Amino acid sequence: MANMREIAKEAGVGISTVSRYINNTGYVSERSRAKIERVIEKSHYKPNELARAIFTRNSKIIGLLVPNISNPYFNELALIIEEYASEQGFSIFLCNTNDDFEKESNYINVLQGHRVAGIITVRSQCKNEYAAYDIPVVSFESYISEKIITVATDNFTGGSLAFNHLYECGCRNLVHVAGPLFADAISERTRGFIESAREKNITVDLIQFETDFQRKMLEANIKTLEDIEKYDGIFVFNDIAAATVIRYFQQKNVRIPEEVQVIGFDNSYIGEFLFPSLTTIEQSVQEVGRTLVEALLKLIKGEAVDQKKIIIKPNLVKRDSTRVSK
Amino acid sequence: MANMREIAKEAGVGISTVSRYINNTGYVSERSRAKIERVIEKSHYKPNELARAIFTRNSKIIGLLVPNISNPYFNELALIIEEYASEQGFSIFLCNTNDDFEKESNYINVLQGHRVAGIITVRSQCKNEYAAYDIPVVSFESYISEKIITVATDNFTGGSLAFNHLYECGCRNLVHVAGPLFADAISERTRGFIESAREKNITVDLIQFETDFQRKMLEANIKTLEDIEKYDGIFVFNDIAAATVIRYFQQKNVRIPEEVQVIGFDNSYIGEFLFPSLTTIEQSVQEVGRTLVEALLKLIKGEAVDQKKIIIKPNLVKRDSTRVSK
DNA sequence: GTGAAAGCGCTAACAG
DNA sequence: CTGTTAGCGCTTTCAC
Repeated sequence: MANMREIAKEAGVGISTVSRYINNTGYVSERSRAKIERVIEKSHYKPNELARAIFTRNSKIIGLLVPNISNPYFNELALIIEEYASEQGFSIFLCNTNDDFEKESNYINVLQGHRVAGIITVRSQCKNEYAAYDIPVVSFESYISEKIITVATDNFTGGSLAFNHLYECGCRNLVHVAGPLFADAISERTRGFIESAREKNITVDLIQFETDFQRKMLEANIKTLEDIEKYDGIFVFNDIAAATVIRYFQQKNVRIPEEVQVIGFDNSYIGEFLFPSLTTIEQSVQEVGRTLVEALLKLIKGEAVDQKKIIIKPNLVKRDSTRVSK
Repeated sequence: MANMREIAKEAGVGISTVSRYINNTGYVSERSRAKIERVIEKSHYKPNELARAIFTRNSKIIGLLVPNISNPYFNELALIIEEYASEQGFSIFLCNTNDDFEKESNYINVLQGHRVAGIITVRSQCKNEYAAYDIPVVSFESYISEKIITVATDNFTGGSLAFNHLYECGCRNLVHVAGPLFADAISERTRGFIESAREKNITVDLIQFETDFQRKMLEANIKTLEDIEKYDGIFVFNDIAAATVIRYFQQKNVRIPEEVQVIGFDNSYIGEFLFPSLTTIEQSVQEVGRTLVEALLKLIKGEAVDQKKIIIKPNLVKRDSTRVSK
């Protein structure tokens, strides 16, 4: 692929004229314009963004770190982020961290090396790894440091909503399927659920899932569900895990919501496809995605972001896996 | 962030010594080594990959174009591609084309501008747009040109398998939910299904879906399903669309597989979460992902790839949305 | 072993 | 309006 100097020579103009033409910065006569246009056209020339970025000191790329792009909530989030970002001329550099500290911190280095304009990180496990650099970072779910903006659902309230709903639906014998312990956001859901239960003098049994990766869940965690049908209400830490739980019940011919009621968390699209469709606590993926991108873009543009902690309000989405008693 | 020259000065060595140290190319004395190491350590220096790439003439980045990352098959594919690629030191630049020609061709330019090492494109609608550049490209599903490697399932056979299975399950009154017409791969499924039916003197009714994006499907295409319960067997062009169809049946209280049997295509993870779980034609996402990356990596390394067309064998995955009659 | 210097492709003054 | 020139941060000869 040709470079700018070649284009200039071929068009019989100076290199900076070509630059001005391309960037629309400064005057270029009609004659030069026409000549340049022709040469670029036939040579399929595209300015090298790498060389460009070396100047502007960063590329128009946003690094997106998610645990696992095949989690429905995360991929819908990625879709939305990509949509907003591309409207603003930014592209997405996708990183699956696999919930693995090493992989995440390695990717931080890679992104740093590529001088990305900013990073959106989801359910991060790294702290100093981000602090060490001066790239704008916005974090969803995990709190990283004072300087880094956190966007998070009010997970405590979310857990509380989940409890209240199950309670209203008549459940008194509850179990909570809790998620990976390293994730603050997920632990908060657990706390909110349990504390609300305590207020009503109800104790909650716990089952621990170590991961929310489809394949691994199906293989490993299913055995922890053994006696789960002795409960009448279950709160699962997210929708995809809830899907696994529901699937398990189907296999065991346990009827939902007649015998057990189930509530998830996220309101990802998978909930609508389950049978019965999943009652869940929504953290609006639209809102989260937009908030994340907007905050990051501000940071990138050097504008101040007043709040260091942006809270998303959770709310109940009632479907068929629970039923109001009476 | 510091640059190499500053590191060199700080360490009291020449810039090229630092370069040699970092790239492990050529000798560096123990003394210099130690000094450089210290300076890099405390300054969090990361070499600028952009500047580097300007030399090597491309970055270690692979562009991935998919219609929609929230389609379960595509996001699982993306996960696998990212996994393989990152093992080889490549990262992923994610592009959602939205099945939109403009957006795809625009992204091709962006990727080109960033001098990505290669492109994996899924269900592409562009042709010349790729041919114009000399970046390695591997295409999944769509045939682009003679020069560009195509990886595709034998979709015709897949459609045929789908028919044969429904036939064996006793279905005689068939309808096919066909997908977007611009996608060759999807049309082939239709052809395979219909031709096999014709051999048995069975005619197949057709319903057309214009998209396979969850949200759009639910809103728009559902009305085309109106009279669908008059059939006893349905072949849907992919799993996520089949999920929509199944959901529709649930709402109408039509029993699967007792009243209608359903078969999908892809074997994406969503199939296992549906109720009843979805019988489908698998195009192994593992195999597809690996094949795609391997072929692209060969191209990137300048190795020859013997086959321009790599065929993936489809096969039946029997679950609960169909039943063998008898 | 090591540093100076040229150059990758581009941008941004700055004279003319 | 336009071309020359000096970098951006890095790699890579090539003398010392």
